[in-house]
Amino acid sequence: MTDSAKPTLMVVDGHSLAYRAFFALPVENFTTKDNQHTNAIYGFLSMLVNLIKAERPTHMAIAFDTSRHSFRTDEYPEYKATRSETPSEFKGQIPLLHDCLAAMSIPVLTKEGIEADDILATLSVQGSAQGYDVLLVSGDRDTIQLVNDEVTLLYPSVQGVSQLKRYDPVAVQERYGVRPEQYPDIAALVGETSDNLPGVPKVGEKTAVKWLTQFGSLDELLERAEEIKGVVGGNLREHMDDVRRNRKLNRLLIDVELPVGPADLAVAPIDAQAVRDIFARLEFRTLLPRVFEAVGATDEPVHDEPAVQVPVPVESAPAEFAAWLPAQTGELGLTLVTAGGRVTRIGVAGETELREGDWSDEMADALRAWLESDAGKVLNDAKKQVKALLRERIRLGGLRYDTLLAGWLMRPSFPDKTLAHLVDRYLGEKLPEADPSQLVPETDGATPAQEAWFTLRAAVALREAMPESVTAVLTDIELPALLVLADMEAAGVAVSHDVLSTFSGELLTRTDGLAAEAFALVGREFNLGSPKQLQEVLFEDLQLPKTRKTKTGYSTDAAVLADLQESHPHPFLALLLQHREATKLRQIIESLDSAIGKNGAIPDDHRIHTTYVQTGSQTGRLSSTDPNLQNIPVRTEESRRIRSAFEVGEGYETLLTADYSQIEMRIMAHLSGDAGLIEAFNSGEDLHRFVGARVFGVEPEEVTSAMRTKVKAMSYGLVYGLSAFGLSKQLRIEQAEAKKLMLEYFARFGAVRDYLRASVLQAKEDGYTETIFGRRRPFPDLSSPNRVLRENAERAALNAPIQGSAADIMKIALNRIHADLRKGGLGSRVLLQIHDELVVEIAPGEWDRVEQIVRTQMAGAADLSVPLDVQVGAGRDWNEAAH
DNA sequence: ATCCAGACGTA
DNA sequence: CGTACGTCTGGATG
Repeated sequence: MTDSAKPTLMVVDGHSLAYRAFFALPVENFTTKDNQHTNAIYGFLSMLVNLIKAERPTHMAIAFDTSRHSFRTDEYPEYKATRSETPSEFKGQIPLLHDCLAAMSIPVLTKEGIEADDILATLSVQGSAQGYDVLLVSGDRDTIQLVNDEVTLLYPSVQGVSQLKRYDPVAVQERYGVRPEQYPDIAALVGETSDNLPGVPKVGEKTAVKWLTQFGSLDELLERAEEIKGVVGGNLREHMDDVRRNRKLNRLLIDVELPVGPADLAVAPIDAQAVRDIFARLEFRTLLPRVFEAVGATDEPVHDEPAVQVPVPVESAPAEFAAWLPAQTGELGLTLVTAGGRVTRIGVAGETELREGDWSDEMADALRAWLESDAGKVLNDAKKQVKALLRERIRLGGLRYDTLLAGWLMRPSFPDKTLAHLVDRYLGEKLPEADPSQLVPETDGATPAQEAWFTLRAAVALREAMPESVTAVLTDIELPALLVLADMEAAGVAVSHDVLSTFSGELLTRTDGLAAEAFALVGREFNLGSPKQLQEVLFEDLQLPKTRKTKTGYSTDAAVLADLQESHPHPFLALLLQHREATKLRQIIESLDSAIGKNGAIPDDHRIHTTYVQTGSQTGRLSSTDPNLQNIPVRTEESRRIRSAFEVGEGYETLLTADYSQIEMRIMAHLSGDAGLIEAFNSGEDLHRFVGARVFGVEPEEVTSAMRTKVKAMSYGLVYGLSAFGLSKQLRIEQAEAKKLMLEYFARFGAVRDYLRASVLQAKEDGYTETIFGRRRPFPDLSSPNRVLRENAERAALNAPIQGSAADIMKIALNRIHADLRKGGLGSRVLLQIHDELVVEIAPGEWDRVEQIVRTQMAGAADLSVPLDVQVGAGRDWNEAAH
């Protein structure tokens, strides 16, 4: 940091520094889950943050080359011609780096035909003329010529990108033995291999410096070249043209026409939300706080406007509170503070008047009528509060809006997680929050009624911003589903501890035995659960061939082990696979067992109460956590024993399971209008048999199980944007055969391909996909210049309307079933939703009526051009009911 | 304590 | 080089 009052202009050669970072940081450690490399971006930003912190520039810009072509290549086509092709892994990172810099409000400067260093040169001359201290950051030695009393160069040292050497005129003199402006003369004599500029043979830095000192200037030297004796003298005389050319090319332009000057480059506040978004996408976690720290912002929603005047709530006793409510017109914001699943405080907000008070039995009695009434209410993250009210035997009525759900529907890929974020984004205001790091907080957090007030106002802004079709999804699908999910979570599902622990005991005996056998085979004990130790055993002790590479070594996953077993059979492999399987089951059992009676269970209910995260997916599906009941094993006979622990609860008669068969394929038939596929579903024939017959040109009864497997994989793969490569991998067939299979398939079901293509194109045009019911998902990456990003987005965009429509249909069915059960005064209740399956607990004597309701509402949830087929089963436990 | 990678369960 | 999720473990980090 300088003591002077002079402003500091920092100009960075983005390309050269990002390129150094690209080679300096191991790509294995910098790859996102969708395979986007980020090492250059990370390294560059990391260094930039350090620079900003250390140098505190008042003005800043990053210059980039536009392409390899420049005025220098026009003059000398061989310029930089020996450089190897820029790796595409690097090029792909540049647009993303630009996005990061834009979010950080740092100007990026480029100019066609001009190299970044020329921009540095021009700005450095302008800057020093206009009274700035200039800091240049570049990995290109040509920039040394720009150094003077006002201009300092930071140059990456050999040790690494994070180490920058500071060159002022003295440092240049020390390092190179000449004044900065003479450096290009040396470079011209010595040549620059990396730029493909040959110099004088046998002349290095030492000789060049000696000559220049002796003759005073390059011109003088060339003039009097005859005076130099020996071989080098001859060389110099032979290569005078090369030297002149080099000197011409390494002279940086100081008069590039730029749209901005130093004064326009004043450091601006960063767009905190944009930075959070792009860093989330790049999976930069540790970098985020460093950025905020460096620019002096906090990692909290920021805004420029002064804090709004928040009305002061009136602390109200039950009777007074109850009397106030009916006098209010229009919707009210509502916030229930909960702790341990119980209501502790309530706040209600109109536009200007706010009321709140502690929860008590008296308060519950006083407010019950209003809470249960159809009077309009707006909440943020209502489900938890609805559940807490259920425990007070209050059923919330009049739920008109949930800002958290609305925020998710607006941006399903980056849902705002808290009211504070929503208030920041949609109101541009800051929700008062107590600083938890301070013993005596400077600022008080918002009270419940104040949160309700912000919620109410955020809802207004969200309604304004939300497209009509999305609003329909919110009011017709999501808000009713929220209430159903609250009931399902509160109900929980009965799980037998005895069944689980018996099974777990058996598995423990087995895993111990398998481990002992495995250790005997290997000759030592180790941790079978450690991929790292396992690699030592497989590839060193047992000398098995190396498998697919991962970030940290070689893969030991099940598919790889199965391949190994085929090519290099070894008894250890089978033991390992069995051990893995049994261990996995034990883990699942253990986590289920420990979840019994938790999360809002009433004492000794022996039930598991999962939490459905309504905003948990980008497509519209639910997710289930704590524990996840949507991934309970089903594929193997043995694993289904876990399902048999899910039992019908006391006071109920049986479990009913109902699932949609091939709902995604049916949606694809509907959306594509493919006549063959529609016929398949209307024919009543087994889908894969029907498709197999068409694809292979045989009668349905002649479709072999191998054929059926192939078309089945193909059909399902279609929904995910499968490639011939992926299909060949899954079916373990040649790529050529997979390609042929795809061609045959599309020859028969061409409208499917047409639809998939058109749907991605449409998404590219709109910037988002849409389900049958109007749920949207934005896909900005469909037009990304980065191939990895773009192709990933294309597959996701292909899948989103299909998976999303299926999710919509299930939610609609769920809502209607729930409504019918209540309307019919039935005691039966829906317990679980597993994407295309429902589990219902049937009260005594209600089977027939409930089965009728479930079948009707599931089949009738959408009017497609193919029927929605529903399979129903019954049993004392989940496994039995699934048959 | 917290984060990440690898592995694996579901639709 | 097939979409959408959550959870567990070991191992490295602070």
